[in-house]
Amino acid sequence: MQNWSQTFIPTLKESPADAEIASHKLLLRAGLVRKLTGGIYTYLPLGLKVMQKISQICREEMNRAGAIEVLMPQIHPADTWRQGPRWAAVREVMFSASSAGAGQRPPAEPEFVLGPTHEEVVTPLVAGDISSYRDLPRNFYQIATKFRNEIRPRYGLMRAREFVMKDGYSFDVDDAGAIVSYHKMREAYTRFFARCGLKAISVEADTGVMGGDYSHEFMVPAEVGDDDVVYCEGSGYAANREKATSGIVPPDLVDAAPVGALEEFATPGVTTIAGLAREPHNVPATAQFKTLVYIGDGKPFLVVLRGEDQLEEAKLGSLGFTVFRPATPEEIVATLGAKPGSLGTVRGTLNHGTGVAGIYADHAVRLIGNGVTGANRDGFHLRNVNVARDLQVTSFGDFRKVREGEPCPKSGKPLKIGRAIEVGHVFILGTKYAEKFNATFTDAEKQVRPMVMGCYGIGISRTLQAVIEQCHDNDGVLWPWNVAPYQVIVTVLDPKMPEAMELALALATSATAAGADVLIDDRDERPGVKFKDADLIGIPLRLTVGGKGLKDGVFEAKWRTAPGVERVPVADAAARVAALVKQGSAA
RNA sequence: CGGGGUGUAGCUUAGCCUGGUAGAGCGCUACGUUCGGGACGUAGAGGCCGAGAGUUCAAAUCUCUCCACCCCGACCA
Repeated sequence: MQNWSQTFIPTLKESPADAEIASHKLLLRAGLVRKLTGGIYTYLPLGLKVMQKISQICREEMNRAGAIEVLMPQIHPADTWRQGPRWAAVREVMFSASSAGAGQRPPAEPEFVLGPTHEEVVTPLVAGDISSYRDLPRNFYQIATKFRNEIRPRYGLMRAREFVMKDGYSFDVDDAGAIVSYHKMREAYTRFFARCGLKAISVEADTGVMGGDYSHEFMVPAEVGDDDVVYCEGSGYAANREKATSGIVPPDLVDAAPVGALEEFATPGVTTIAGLAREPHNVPATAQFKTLVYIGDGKPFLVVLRGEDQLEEAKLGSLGFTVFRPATPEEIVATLGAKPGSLGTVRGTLNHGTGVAGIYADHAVRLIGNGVTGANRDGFHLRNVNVARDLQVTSFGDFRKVREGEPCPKSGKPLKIGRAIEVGHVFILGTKYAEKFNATFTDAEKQVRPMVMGCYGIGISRTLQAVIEQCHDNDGVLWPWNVAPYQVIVTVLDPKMPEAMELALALATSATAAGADVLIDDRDERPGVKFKDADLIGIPLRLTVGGKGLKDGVFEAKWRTAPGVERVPVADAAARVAALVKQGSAA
């Protein structure tokens, strides 16, 4: 139990101008955190307590699932990362450090980096100490601070440059084993979020820069989330928009037959899909092929979409480039010989540049059948372009952004899209890191094989804020019992009255004995201030001791989330408090 | 990195357009009256008005440069 006067809970009546969203305001107002600088926060006692509770629940679920806790360094030799498979892709989000002393010039290339995640550390570790199938599978995790130089930190802990994450890595002998490990983690995550009082859903996800092929994210639905989740209530389909597909292209679609010979026509001054759709050309966006130029690992490649569709850039990750970006106007001209607006991939019009790494068309362009595209000559387009006959395509794939209302790929019913906060991510990595770092083992047949890895993250500090975002009202936080910094607050209205403090202490002792963390508000403040603060910091159960009630031989019990107040005779205190705590922890 | 916005006391802010000795509320200190849902009165403390340069007799205010923070996009737990 803790006396309020002896700890540090600096509550605020007004929220600092920095804070935009409810959870961020409450983090500051309830005295959970203070900002040092953008995306970097101090956890005050109350915030730290919540983090510790969330961490402990996480630890229990990880241990239950058979994972093994370790603690890896936060500062890594940059060479370790250079040896890994993604240095080029992630180095810009990593903070770097140097050991150069005062007056010495740090080397041009970083000597050390602050860890954004730990594949590059855990894989060599395992490679050094595990070499037999008898020692597999193994799953290592840690709960530790991560550093990422986010381009734009925001919303307090939601996207921070320094944050606390649980990261775990599984090592298996084969794919089947990795899938077992993966499902164990998925189950553990589901239990973890449920115990934290969070309504989180798991959705199919893109694997990002990590690479890999089997991936789910845990999402907390919230208007302020950074991610779009595409879902279907009918079939249960749910996916991150970066990964989501829709059923607009029937699997049995037959390519349309040509309707006539290719024909070039002049389109002076028309440089956009919308422009071509207007007078005098009147080519609807649905009948236009859109050609985009990207640079992947230094080489240009092309993406073809329907005129009306948007590229989902994350889906280009499946093409295997380490880094890619849109081409500049100069690069486009160098590649295709024409400016944006007159680009196309019709055979015979691609003779300008060389070294195109590939032409990737979205499946949906097949729906066009016969349409219009640029002639790779400024101010000219081609009509009667037949997909099968005329378009040069390396391969078809899913590259378009799904739109709300399109048919669900499973049920065919209209898809919905909602915002969400990503709080966890599980995925199978395969052997990518194992091969790079020689994490191999000898199997029962004496064959040396690479381990199959999985990796699993939970944003602990982000989860803290997601709970607040999901559990609050106009007066403050509504902590779920399991993650509340204190489950019970004993509000003493007359702390100078010895009988009042005596009873408060007795109530606190009973609540503690029943398994609750108790905060005693013994401050010399007016009752209104204490009630407002108790609501603001969101303690689930409030026991109020005041001179008035004391005269009648009662104290009061009130749940943060319910309107009523229960008057409890002092004589029943111990038993009633124990029962209330039991009730709270069961909820 | 592109686009937008804001920097005035610990917090929320007025003043800026139209230059002329920096104001309020909350919080803080002291005293008094209060005391069951953020009390009231009186008296105080607290500001190189983000930094630098410029224009001017005079700059929080006008101009330029820089910095920081917030919001929108690409990245991510």
